[in-house]
Amino acid sequence: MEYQPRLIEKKWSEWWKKHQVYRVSERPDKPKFYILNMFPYPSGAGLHVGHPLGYIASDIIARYKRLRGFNVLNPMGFDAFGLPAEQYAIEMGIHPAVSTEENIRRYRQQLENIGLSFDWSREVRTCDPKYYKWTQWIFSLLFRHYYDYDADKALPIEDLVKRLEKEGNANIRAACDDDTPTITAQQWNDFSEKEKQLFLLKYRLTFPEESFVNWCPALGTVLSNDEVKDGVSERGGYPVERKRMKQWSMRITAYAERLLRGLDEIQWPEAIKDQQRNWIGRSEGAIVRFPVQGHDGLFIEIFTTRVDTIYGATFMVLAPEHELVSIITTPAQRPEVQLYLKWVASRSERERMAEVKRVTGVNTGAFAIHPITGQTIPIYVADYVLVGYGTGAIMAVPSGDQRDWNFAKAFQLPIIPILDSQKNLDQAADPTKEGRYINSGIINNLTFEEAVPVLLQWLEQRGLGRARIQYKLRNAIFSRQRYWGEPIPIYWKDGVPYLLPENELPLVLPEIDKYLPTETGEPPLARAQHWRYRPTPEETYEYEYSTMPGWAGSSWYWYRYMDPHNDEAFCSQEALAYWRCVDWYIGGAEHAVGHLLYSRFWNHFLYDLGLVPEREFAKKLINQGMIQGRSSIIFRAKESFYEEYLWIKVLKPYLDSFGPMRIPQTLAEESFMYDFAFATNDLVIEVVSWKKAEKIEIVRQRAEADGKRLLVLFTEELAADINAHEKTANRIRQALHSREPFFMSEHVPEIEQLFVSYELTAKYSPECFSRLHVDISLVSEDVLNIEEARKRPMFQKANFKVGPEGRFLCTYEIEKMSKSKYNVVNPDDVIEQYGADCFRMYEMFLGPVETSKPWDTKGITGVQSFLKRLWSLYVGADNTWLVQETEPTRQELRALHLTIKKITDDIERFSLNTCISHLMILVNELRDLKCHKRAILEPLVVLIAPFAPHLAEELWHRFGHSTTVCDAQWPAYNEHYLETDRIVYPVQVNGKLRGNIEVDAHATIQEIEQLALRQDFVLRYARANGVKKVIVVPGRIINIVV
RNA sequence: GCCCAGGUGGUGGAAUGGUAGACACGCAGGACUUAAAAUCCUGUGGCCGUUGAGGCCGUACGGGUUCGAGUCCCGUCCCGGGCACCA
Repeated sequence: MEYQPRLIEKKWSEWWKKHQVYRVSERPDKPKFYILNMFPYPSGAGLHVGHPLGYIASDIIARYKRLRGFNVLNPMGFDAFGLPAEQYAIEMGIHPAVSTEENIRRYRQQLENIGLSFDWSREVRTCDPKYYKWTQWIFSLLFRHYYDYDADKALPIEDLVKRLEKEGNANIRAACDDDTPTITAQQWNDFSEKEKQLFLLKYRLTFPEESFVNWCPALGTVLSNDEVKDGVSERGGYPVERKRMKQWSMRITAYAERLLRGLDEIQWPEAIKDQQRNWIGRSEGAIVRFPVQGHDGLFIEIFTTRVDTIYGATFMVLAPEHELVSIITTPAQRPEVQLYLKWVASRSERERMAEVKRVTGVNTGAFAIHPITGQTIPIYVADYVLVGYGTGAIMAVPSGDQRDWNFAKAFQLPIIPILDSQKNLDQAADPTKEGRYINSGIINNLTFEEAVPVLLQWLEQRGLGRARIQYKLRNAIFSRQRYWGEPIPIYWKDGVPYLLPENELPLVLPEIDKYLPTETGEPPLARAQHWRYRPTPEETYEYEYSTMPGWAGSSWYWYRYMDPHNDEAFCSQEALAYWRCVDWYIGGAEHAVGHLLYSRFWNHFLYDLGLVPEREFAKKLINQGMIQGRSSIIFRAKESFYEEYLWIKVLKPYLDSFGPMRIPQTLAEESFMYDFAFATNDLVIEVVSWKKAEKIEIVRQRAEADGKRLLVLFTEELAADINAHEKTANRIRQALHSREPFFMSEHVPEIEQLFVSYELTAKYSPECFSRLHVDISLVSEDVLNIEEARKRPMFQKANFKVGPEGRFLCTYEIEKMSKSKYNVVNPDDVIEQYGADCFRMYEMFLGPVETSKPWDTKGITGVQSFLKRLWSLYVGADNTWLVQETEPTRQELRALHLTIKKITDDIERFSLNTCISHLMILVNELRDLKCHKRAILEPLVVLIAPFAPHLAEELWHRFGHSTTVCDAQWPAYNEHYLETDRIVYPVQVNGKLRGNIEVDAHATIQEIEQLALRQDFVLRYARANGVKKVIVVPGRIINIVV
């Protein structure tokens, strides 16, 4: 019987479901293995072939680990809050919960179709109140804690209150707002309740603060930095502006150092770790204070990573937003400074980014006093200094910093070399740290390493500076002015935010009439009628109206899978003690600094509270690459195409030989008045759409006035006759000979658009065409099926200009799979044709999981015939069972065990594409050997089970087993079968392969050497110069140097 | 500009410093067949030569280390990803 994947796959996926084969529970007798895919967002477009890449890979690992005796947790769920569902709700009026539910249903169905071993009884959804109750609960914990640097962990806010009552905050080293004043115990105790609460907000790990945010008016919401791309919202593409708003914030900066250090203890790709390190952006440097001349006690505080260059500081620069600008600017400079500030404010972030090279700035007229030399240096304002970084002010060292150098050149400021190794300072800045200092007072002749401590000590003693570690990392804004997210469990009383008591959780998302901000600009939740907090019948408070961002629910979800239905806790301590953390985490690299950093932050926090057992939640991370789409592109003629067409295809070739007439040599020559004019004939030609009647009339009147005869050619008729140039040529000839003054067709075809086959486009300027995506189902081998295409609305009135072979060619582009690019391939279709096992194996066979590659079914037949061949080892014609009980030969055992070894090694190092090659090699060999022996074929079923589970299950049961192949045992590798009596050595001469010799496996190095030297092919080379050296690498290779 | 990952046949890709191109697609030739599909067999990096004869070149480019380099080091070019006036 032939291999029939659809029958087998249907049968076993139902059997698995019925017998709950993938159900998992805590099993203290077995070692655990927790493998997790990154939380998918269930988009309305459904799953395409790119999505399952990581799921298939992790499924193979999960099944393999189970066969190796591990108790494997392999769950799946949905990150179900988010903007697309909300956008859909706004447009269609459908509740996001409804569309989300529908999307999830479709996703699950598609996932089940692939044969993935998810334990669906553990599915979680972030939008389920039973789930987000615990997201809100973790938020509450963050609100109730602060970060103490001495303890180096989060502590309850009550601890802080006790210390404030006793000693004020002078000796408290804790993460807090920059503007936190130093207070005494007395002051604290004198605070009113409101003042106390507002003061504590400066310490809480989540807190509301005024901050600059990316406000998106079209969405009525605020977006985080990574949701903004090129100044527009990533989803939807709406404009975004900087706006100051009150937002909930997460004090992730408190954890900067630990997030950085933690990277050393996890096996994540270096690229991801580097990105996180850059994002955290730790820099060691110094804070230095520069007094302002004429302003007693006023300092400009700067941060520098190169305090050693301080003698080269020849001016200072403040960011335009810096608060000292207005204070220190001299009256004479004030108008100019104000003008500059106004200009800077008018420029968007985008413009500022686009003009990196341009140097702008203005002198404040004020001077700073250099803290070491005492010299005065001018103070400028310039927008290359950013208010959000460091202190918003710099000491400018033009000899060492290129931007300072550019500024100094533009404003003719001095450039002082400070190291004897600095070169070409008239060309560019030289940021070297090499050499010894010059022009540098107390550090002259010292090296970089020697100079820094000397300067820091000098500055510190005089109170002018100190060492400082600075992070680029900013606190994370946590509110969204949206509906479809977790409500923040906060109510407002007298302008102070209070936490909702734990027994009020979950605070359930209320129903609202429409999913838009209110008329007064408040978030959508403000629309909810009667949605107020009423702790007692007398009290009524407003809830917080913003909701949590997308990353809230995904920052702890891996714990919920451990114990998904627990109503008493986010996860039981027993489940936590057993599963502990994720062993292998698989997902896209695009989450490197969003999800993966925020998740680590929440995990560190939960760890501080003793709620979870591990500091880092994912021990090993693997990034799967994207499977890109291969879009088909077609070319649509624009207006200007018709002029070029007329010139290239009609006028030039058909009229060249035409007597005394001369047509313009280039298009530019004559075309400023008419599209075409003839040098020795009074005819002019105008190309125009018949719809532009008014334009025809204007041209006609002009031709009359000029005494020219006019031929009007409609783009529509050109489009219709595009495959027959001579027709147009004849019309022009007739017009040239005629004495009629005006030519125009009376019947014009109704053709809207002309599409041009790809190979023809090279002759015309690129501006002649628009590039359009065409549905890849209409295209095969880059040839468009014109008949099918005409059935689509976009092509109903189209004409196609085909190539010389009568075919219409498209070009292609490799890009992200997306509905809008018409390049989506649905796994269901591939599975329908080839089966799920084939689809799974082919996705893996394509290449390393980590690499991105375009989807192409070209090679899938190779995997298909491999599966057929494998099947035919077991099952013959008429469904006969071919397996025999004969003793296997040494050769067969050797082939099997070699494969066991290779596959085991390769799965462990996550090289799944090569595993499939090894299986192919084994099956090819067994087929050549006509091997149908149980001792070989039964272990082979287990080897293939992680990759093709349906097929393996079918064969496993045909072997007479009644339990699932998932609980079989991974075959043990026996080295004994790989031992051989004879070894073939490749023999090189001077590193070049010249031949092979076969030697006894137990031969000594000397024996091997002697044998090699006797070979003809060696002697041929050795004779001339004699042998200098022989290298024998046992079991590997021989190299003879002559 | 900075950081990271890459560059191997017509294609996807393989190769702990040890026979470059495994495995597969495609292509060419052949077998089976009335035919097609399916299946099977043979060949397939380039150039020169041969018809059981081998040689030269070859992993983006130029150098280096090594008995031996796709792999390690230095420099250049190109493609991709990330960050981007970060003091």
